Amino acid sequence: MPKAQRKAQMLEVAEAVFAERGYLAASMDEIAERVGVSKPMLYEYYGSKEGLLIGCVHRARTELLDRTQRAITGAEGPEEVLRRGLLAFFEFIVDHKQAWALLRQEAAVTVPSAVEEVEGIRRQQTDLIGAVITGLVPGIDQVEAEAFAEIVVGSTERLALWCERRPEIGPARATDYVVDVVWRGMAARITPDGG
Amino acid sequence: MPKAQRKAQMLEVAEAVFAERGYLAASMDEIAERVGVSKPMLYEYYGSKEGLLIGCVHRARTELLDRTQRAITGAEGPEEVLRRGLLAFFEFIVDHKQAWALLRQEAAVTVPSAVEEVEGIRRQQTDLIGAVITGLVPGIDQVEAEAFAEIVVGSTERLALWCERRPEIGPARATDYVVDVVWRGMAARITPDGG
DNA sequence: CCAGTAGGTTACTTGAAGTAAGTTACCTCC
DNA sequence: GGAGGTAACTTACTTCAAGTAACCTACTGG
Repeated sequence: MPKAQRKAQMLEVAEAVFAERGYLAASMDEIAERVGVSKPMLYEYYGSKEGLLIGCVHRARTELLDRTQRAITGAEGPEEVLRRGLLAFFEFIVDHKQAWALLRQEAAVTVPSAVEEVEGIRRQQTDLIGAVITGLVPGIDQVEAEAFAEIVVGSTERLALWCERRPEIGPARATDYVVDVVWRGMAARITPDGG
Repeated sequence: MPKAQRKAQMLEVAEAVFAERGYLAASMDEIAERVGVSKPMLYEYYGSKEGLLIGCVHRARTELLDRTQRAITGAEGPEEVLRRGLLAFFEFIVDHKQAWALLRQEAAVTVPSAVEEVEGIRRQQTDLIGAVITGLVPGIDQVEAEAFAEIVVGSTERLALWCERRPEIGPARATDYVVDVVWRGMAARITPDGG
């Protein structure tokens, strides 16, 4: 099997095993076995257990950014941007329960590099949102824009988890909550007329 | 040394070592050595490495709840409750940088039980906030109250982290941001006059 | 047919979690 | 005041998983 394909397959399996067992309890032997390959191959391609984890996180991160950006292009008006971005995120979660469990629970896990990588996902989202806000309200204080972005990301992440406990709340409704509460609060601050 | 005192000392040291090295890289041997005791004593009192971690988390959780509840008693009006609670949280973080790093980065780490314990902290906070909201607006939809509580907790947690990257933002200002954005957004929904 | 290399394996070392069995010293009760 | 029980502690081990060294195999180009 060609290297690229094997690497992709390893990420797939690793994501599943990490999500199932947790990072610590997951063993490289099990991952290797389920891939149908021997352990040194994992080390050949990813260097370490941590490297494999980071590979998983990185893959999820890339896809999330991709989907979010595609979702918000073409939106009309700030509320629409926020709404579409949020929806893309909530849908990403539904489609990638495994990856998401991994990100939230496992990746914050090891030595600094993995923490950095996960935190990088959130940074990526806050940067995107911060840029959108700054674009919409050019005169806004930079620190304030950052704070808003953090609030959006924090609310959203938490609501995503809450949705798992309450299956009747889907992406659409979760999006509504964030838009209704956070957007109105923000709008009241950044526009004279309250949004 | 009496058992209770030794146990407390172990938590103290463990928290520091976990925060310094990360949960994985922290070794029971090092913790034992820094406590000035041999490894089996740790196992005698906490059962496992994970048990020790959970002990740390539990301790932090208890203290956080304690401080928050003390902070909000005697507050006048809903906004004051929110404001005081938030301030208590942000101050807790400043006072407990180590514990906080542990909670956010490390505890979400291991087998399910630790995840549960950490998630329990957030549940504790959302329950408290949910109860406050329901108390303030008796007719509110229960699901909506929950969603608001999640939004408050998510925003706050994220802003706390953001504060670490921006030392010039202290607890007071972070509190302002959450109150200004989230409270106004909520108020617009739960009261007819928008605040 | 030979050589080089991509993709792979077996069998090992190392290091940390967890444990069994024993030791010290204090405190109590006859 | 000595026997005995128990709380606090240690040494010396086992086990299990991460990581590695050294070797193998089959295909491809000359």
